[in-house]
Amino acid sequence: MATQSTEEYLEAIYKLGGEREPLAISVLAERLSVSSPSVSEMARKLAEQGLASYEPYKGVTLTAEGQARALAVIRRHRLWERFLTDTLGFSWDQVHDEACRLEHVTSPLVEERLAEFLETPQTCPHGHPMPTAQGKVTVEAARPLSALEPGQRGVVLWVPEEKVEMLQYLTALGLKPQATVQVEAVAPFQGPLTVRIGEAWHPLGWEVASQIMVRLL
Amino acid sequence: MATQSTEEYLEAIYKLGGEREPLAISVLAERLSVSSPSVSEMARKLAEQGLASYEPYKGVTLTAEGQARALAVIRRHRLWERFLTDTLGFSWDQVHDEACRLEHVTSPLVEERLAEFLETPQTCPHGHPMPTAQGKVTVEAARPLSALEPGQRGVVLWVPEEKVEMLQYLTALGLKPQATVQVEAVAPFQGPLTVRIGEAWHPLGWEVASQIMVRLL
DNA sequence: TTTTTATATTAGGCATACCTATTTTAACGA
DNA sequence: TCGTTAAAATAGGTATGCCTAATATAAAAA
Ligand SMILES: [Mn+2]
Ligand SMILES: [Mn+2]
Ligand SMILES: [Mn+2]
Ligand SMILES: [Mn+2]
Repeated sequence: MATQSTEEYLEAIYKLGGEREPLAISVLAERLSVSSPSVSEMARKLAEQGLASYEPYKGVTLTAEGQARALAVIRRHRLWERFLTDTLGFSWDQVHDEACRLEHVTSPLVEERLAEFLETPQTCPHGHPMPTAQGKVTVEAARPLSALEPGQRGVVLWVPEEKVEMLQYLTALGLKPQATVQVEAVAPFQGPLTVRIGEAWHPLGWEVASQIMVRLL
Repeated sequence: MATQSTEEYLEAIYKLGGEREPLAISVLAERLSVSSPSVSEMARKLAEQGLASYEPYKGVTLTAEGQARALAVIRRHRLWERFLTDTLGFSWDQVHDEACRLEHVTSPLVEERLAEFLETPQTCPHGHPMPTAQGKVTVEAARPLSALEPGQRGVVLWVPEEKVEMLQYLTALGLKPQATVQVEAVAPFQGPLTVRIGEAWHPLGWEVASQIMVRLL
């Protein structure tokens, strides 16, 4: 079985795009808060186990098997997040860390029953899509809120899930999945946007807006 | 924080009576399926951390702090068992191993919300008492079914929780917590009992009967 | 009291998953 | 083309939690 650490690497590689193209060691090291020698070493081990291909000085890429494992972990993570918010009443800024531990100790059987109990949710509380039990995931076409022109409207699809303070800020704004948002103005040079959420107008930093993914209406 | 392994040791020491009197290294090694040098080493480490007192060649005993930690782990274990049976529909023979992993990744906050969601259960599915969030546990006076005289009746209080095949057998017999059982006959020399459960008579090996704890009626 | 035996400890290793310090590589600009 | 530089690899080390083999202890039997 893959260790907890292995699963953490697989998940991170997948989320950083290493399921498509070689991912740099330093990027992974930054994300996982470990040194790059640690990542080099693990990259070699993942390759030995057939979960990744690794070319020194090139980067690391998941194999089909590695992708499947990564998606299984991500599915468990998102199912637990739904459980924690929907069933236990946690707020969406509290659930990532808890789910990050639970995801590694969840058997396929518990995963299956949990999904049934939750009525087969299609997204996590942050709007990210739920991989299927068969290891498929459908990612809806999306663009960052910061890419909208003044006057355009969008529906929020998903938001970053690991940034506690940002999630609390987004809660205050009402910027959550399914919310409709209209861009009123965009200041130049990646400056702040003015957005309408429901009946209220809010200034919104470009950095934040670029992390809110929306579907254009 | 205590590691998963540390928690496993604390739990085992507690359950084997090491919260009261020194527990032999070999007994712990047998229970945890590890070598006795591994146990000696961990006993020393637990003592260093103030979780146990350890006298070489004497045995290991939990400190007050060690007991509190053990009971916290046991509480989480039993809460997860209830969740798995009551909410996800698992049978009582499937839940021990799952709970044994979940118990180590459960924050106090999740523990609290889970207990609320389950409506503050007083026992696990096998009838063992639920320690309180404050680290207290009340163990009802009980005797093994094998200690009953012919003609005496009892209510099942708890059964062993880790033995999958035995739990399946007990399910077939209807021997579960709250069930009423009457001893009809006891063969000598720790021989089989004949017991009435509901309307049915069953022969029951002494070894099994000695592990079913009952309250005399 | 001495010997035997069961139990426990010590000694020495191994795998995992980290680390820092050092060396190597590859890419880029002069 | 040749240095410079940033990124990544290697070398060597640590803590945890296991292991087996050898040794020591304590209790029981002779
Ligand atoms: Mn995780
Ligand atoms: Mn999420
Ligand atoms: Mn456990
Ligand atoms: Mn139980």
